[in-house]
Amino acid sequence: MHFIDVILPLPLPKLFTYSITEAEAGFLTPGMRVSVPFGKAKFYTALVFNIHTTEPHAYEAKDIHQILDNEAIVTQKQLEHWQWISEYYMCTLGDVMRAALPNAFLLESETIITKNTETQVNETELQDEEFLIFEALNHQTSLKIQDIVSILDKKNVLPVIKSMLDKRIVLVEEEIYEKYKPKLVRYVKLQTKFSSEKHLQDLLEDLSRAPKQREVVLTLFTLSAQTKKPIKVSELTDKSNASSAIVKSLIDKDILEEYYIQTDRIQYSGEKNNPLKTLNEPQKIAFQEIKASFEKYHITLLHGVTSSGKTEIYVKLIEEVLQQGKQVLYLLPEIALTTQLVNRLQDYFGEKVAVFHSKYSSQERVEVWNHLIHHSSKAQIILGARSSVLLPFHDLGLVIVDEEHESSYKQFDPAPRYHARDTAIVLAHLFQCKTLLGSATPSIESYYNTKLQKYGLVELSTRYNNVLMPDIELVDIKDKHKRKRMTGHFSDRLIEEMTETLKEGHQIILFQNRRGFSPIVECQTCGVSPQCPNCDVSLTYHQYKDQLRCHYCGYHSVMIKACEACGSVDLDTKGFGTQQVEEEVNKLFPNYKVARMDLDTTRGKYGYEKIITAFEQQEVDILVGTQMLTKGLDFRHVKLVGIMNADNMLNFPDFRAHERSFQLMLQVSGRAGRTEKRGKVLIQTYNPYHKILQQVTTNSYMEMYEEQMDERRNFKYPPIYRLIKITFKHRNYNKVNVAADWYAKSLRMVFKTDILGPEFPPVSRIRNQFIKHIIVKIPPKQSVSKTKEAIIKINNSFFAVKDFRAVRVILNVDNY
DNA sequence: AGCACGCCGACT
DNA sequence: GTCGGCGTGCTC
Repeated sequence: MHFIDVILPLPLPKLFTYSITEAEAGFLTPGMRVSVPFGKAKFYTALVFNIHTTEPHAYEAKDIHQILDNEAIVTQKQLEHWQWISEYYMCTLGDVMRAALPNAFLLESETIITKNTETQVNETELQDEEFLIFEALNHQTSLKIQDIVSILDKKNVLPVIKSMLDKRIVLVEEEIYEKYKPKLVRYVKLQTKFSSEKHLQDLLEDLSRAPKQREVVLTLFTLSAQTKKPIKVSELTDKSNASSAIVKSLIDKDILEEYYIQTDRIQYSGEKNNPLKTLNEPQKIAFQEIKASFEKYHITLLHGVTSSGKTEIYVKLIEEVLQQGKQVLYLLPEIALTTQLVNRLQDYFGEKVAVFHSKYSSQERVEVWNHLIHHSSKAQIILGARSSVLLPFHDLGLVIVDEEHESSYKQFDPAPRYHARDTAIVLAHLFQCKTLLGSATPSIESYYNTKLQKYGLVELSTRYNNVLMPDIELVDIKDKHKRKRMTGHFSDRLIEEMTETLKEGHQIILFQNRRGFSPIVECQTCGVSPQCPNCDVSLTYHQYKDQLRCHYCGYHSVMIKACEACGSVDLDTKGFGTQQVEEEVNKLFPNYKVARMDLDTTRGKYGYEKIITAFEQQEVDILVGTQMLTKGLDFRHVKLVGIMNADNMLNFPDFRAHERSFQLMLQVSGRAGRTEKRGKVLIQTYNPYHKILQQVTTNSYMEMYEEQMDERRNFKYPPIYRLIKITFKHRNYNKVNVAADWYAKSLRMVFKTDILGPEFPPVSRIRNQFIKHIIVKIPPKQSVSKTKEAIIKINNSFFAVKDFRAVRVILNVDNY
């Protein structure tokens, strides 16, 4: 008797046991995929977790359906890593599996309906719907569930199918299909019979009356003589100016022969590796300090000011690790993964660099995954965003987490709600290798860890080429308003500086924080503004489509002509986003080119790149944008950075608002004057005496850190205390309230203090679901794992209550 | 998660 | 009377 425990890609807490034959037991290893029947009729892709001979006693294990792999596609190390993630972030192994595996690895089964040819069907006895399906099957050999839904034009078609199955009119089967398809490229060559000069001559003779075809054969001949490589059909049609129809007719005539070669979807086309740049003095010192720090600590934080050349140091470290034949994981936040940086690394390391991020298709991800599983030389350096910590490394030698402070490293929805930085540190630990965290504005928790001597610390405080830090000036717009020195949202100072910068032929970046400052419509007569029907928010106005949109659920409608409450046509748009800034700039500087970079303008795979390139090429003078602007962009000609309004980020209701604002403003400022003369930064604010703004102008990280730490200590926040956020969601307002209260009461019985809430968030209803939060604060002396155990216990008894079972509960560990 | 079963209101 | 709404329970 042999059994396997498998992980199913579902949010179910347990592993499931299936029975296998002795031969299968000899073949299977943990990490291989099998397809298994689960529930009524569906097949799922499951991952073998372990193999054993203990028969389950409470039920009879089903047989597996089939084995899907010849070798493990998930390594033992990954399985260990996944277990840590599922325990630490309080989610199921299935959740982790779904996040880790490229979609194409998860085969799906689909119900296929075919005609039962063994039954003589009396058409007159069929009901209308049955007849429709029967008719359709006379034209098509098989139908999918979705096809029948559209034929019958109703949602629930299963009863009809079931009755037809009972009457033996149709057959039903589950078809499993592989989602990953290797990319095949079509090549052509001359049939071997024409390989000799003589035969070729004859052929050209024969084709003299088909000049187009003759031309193609000639081109093919010259091309293969030149390159000695296989010739792609696309290449041939390009070079000979022929259509693919002509090639096809040559193939039909047995003159050409077509064949296919499997290729990678992502290909690096560059030729040779450039030598590494030599480090300047400060970089050399930092490099040595990092190496020394690695002797003492597993993790080291590199605190280097913007454009101090951290990347060059990383490159040096990567090179050393590659020489030991080990792999490197280089993590970056999604938005910082620009072509600029990818190209730079590929210049040094060529095709050893593999890139991995969310804009890759599932198929492309499978290719990267396979390179790693097969220890291909193409995947020695993985340059990737958050999810690349879940890839199948086999011999990791170094992990680099750049822009370590970035909040986008934390996944919020769906589970697993992991933080890529912390998950990467655990990954490095599994491989017994070092982790380097890098940032110009380290997160408070990482800096705190250096103070606790958990991490080493290396400081790099000179900018590359000794460029000066930009000069940061605060502009009091309250005062400017009073003195009527404002034009729209622009102060006279900002306009002054902009005019001068443009005159000198330099570029400008204007930064407008997205959060909370989207334009809403308000009736001037009664003050009512249109609300989303599904969420508890005002709709925002999008000018380019003249639409009202909800940012939470995607609801949209055309812009209203009159107030829906009082009928007044006196409507006003309030708040201002990047769009308004762009318009105002257009009015102020009509002779200069303005571009905008935000979620709206960067949709699509290359939307982002287009804008960046245009700006780099100086086709654009002024770039208006959000957060996206802050990361990793190395613009040579930017002299002025304007922050339109610093207050909205400072006033954000979150314990990290101040830390985030500091980081954001310094990062944006860092875009100014990177190689030219000293850059200038103007920050417009209603409150120039705000401590954070003062600290930004003087670039005093330490001061900010100390002060924030005091606050965190006083108000019991991370990194002193740890947080777990518990979210409740349900359509029914009362149910959420009662459920959350019950939960909070149970928590308070165990923990007495340090339970916050339940409270409604600022947006208390999204997609017709009411939301309530509880926050559990874990004091430094309290065990984090014990706390989680207690929460799981409470959670279990919560779901034992019938009334609560429909309430969605989301556990979010380290929700910051 | 996905699906079946079962119970209840609103339509041909 | 049926269709379809969703609460409940279960999946090796």
